[in-house]
Amino acid sequence: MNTYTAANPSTGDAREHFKMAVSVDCVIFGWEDETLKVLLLPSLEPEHQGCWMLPGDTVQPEETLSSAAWRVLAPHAAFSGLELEQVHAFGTVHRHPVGSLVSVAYYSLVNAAQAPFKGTLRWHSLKRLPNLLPYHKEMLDTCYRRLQHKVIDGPIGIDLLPEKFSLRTLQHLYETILDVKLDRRNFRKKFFNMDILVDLNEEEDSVPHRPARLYKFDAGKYDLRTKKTLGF
Amino acid sequence: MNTYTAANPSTGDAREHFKMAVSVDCVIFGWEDETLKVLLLPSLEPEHQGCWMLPGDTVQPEETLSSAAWRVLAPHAAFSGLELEQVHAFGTVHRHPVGSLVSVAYYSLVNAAQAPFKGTLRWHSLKRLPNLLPYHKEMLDTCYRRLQHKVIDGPIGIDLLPEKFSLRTLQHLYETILDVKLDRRNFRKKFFNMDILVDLNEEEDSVPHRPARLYKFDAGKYDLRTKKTLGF
DNA sequence: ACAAAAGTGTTGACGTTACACCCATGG
DNA sequence: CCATGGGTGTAACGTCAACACTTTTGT
Repeated sequence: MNTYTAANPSTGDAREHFKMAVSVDCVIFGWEDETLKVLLLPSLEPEHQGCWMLPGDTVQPEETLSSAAWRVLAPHAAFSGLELEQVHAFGTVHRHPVGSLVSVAYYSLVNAAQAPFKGTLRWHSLKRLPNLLPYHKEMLDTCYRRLQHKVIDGPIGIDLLPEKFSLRTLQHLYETILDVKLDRRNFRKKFFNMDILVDLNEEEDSVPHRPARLYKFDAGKYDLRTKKTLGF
Repeated sequence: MNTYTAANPSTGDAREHFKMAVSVDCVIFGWEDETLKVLLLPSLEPEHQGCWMLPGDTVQPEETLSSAAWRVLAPHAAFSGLELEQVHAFGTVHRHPVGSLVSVAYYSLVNAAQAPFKGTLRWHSLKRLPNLLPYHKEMLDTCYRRLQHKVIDGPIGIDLLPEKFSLRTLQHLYETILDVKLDRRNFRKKFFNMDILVDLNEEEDSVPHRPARLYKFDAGKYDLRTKKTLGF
């Protein structure tokens, strides 16, 4: 068979080509209690007792990759406004005895408090991960790196923080995701210069220290900042 | 069936899941004659007479995605040092009557003069593309965008240019890929500051204008510049 | 002499980093 | 009065964009 035409299954016996399984696996990062978490469920595979896995499912012939990812998360009402982004396709030789599986990883970052789990799904702190299926660990790592890059080249936080929030809270979100300490003054300057914050002229209440001013996002300006540019 | 465990084909009748085809399609950009090209071959599908397509093949059960991409290009000796990078997985509903196909796009950028085509493969200028299979056009566009971003955050050119080259040639490479005009002085500054060029103290010969100085890349320093950093 | 491309510096705007002190609140 | 975190300004530096004239060669 010609190598270059084999990609067209209508050449030869097409059924010979349709022997793979494709799954989507969702790495849903959640922000809750000032902690970065990820959504997992316990594995039922006997050979991986005690392991957890990413929510996912095999892709059905009549759906697209992204709609399969959506379907996996659909039972969770709070995910209705979810933006899933494809990150990478992982292929492993003979992961399963019956044939080969290709897993396409999607990720998102949501407000965990607004996404109550159902079934056996649970939020797990990224800092205290349980054992994962090995290839799921790789997917999670790759998606986490993607998340970190995402955070660097555009603002995040809308949908994650309460409507009114302090700059401390916002900075802590960034520090947690990037896993670094940031300078408070520079962080403030950066955000004020972005011009996406609205000063509510309100203060925190009942905190055991000087109360912080509260802000909200200016949704319109926030969206503008998420557009990418192709400077040289 | 439980949505979340369906990703494990060992649950239930596993064979039910292995009905997909996965292909890799390679978007190989080539630089030759001061032109950016892409490697294509004519489609043999009757319903797409005259269309060209990307070289690709279905993934076999005993290989990984990247090794499948490698295999597709293996007949081309000059590709032996090739760095293929995965870009995106494309899934389409019922692209073929027999079942669904997921195509994983890989890309690379090579010296087209050192990669002579064989069979029906041909280099096509990006500026004068023939008709492509519709989904291949989408893959090409996505990979081209990836290439442009790649060019922005690290140096390219080693392996693409002759060993000795002028800054005009290098700048033209960048201008072609980014599809913009660049300021000559700023471009020079940028590259000299990167400290990856070695001045050969030689000049062009037999050009109908003032001859340009010739440079080569400092391979070691060049490699250092390709490492990414995660600044905030 | 002319055409064609090579080579060269400065300035201003902007973003990033580093860094130290006083302020407001609750306990 | 103490502990905790809130809030503020400035200087050094690097990067980037904009911009014009002189030099060297071949014809």
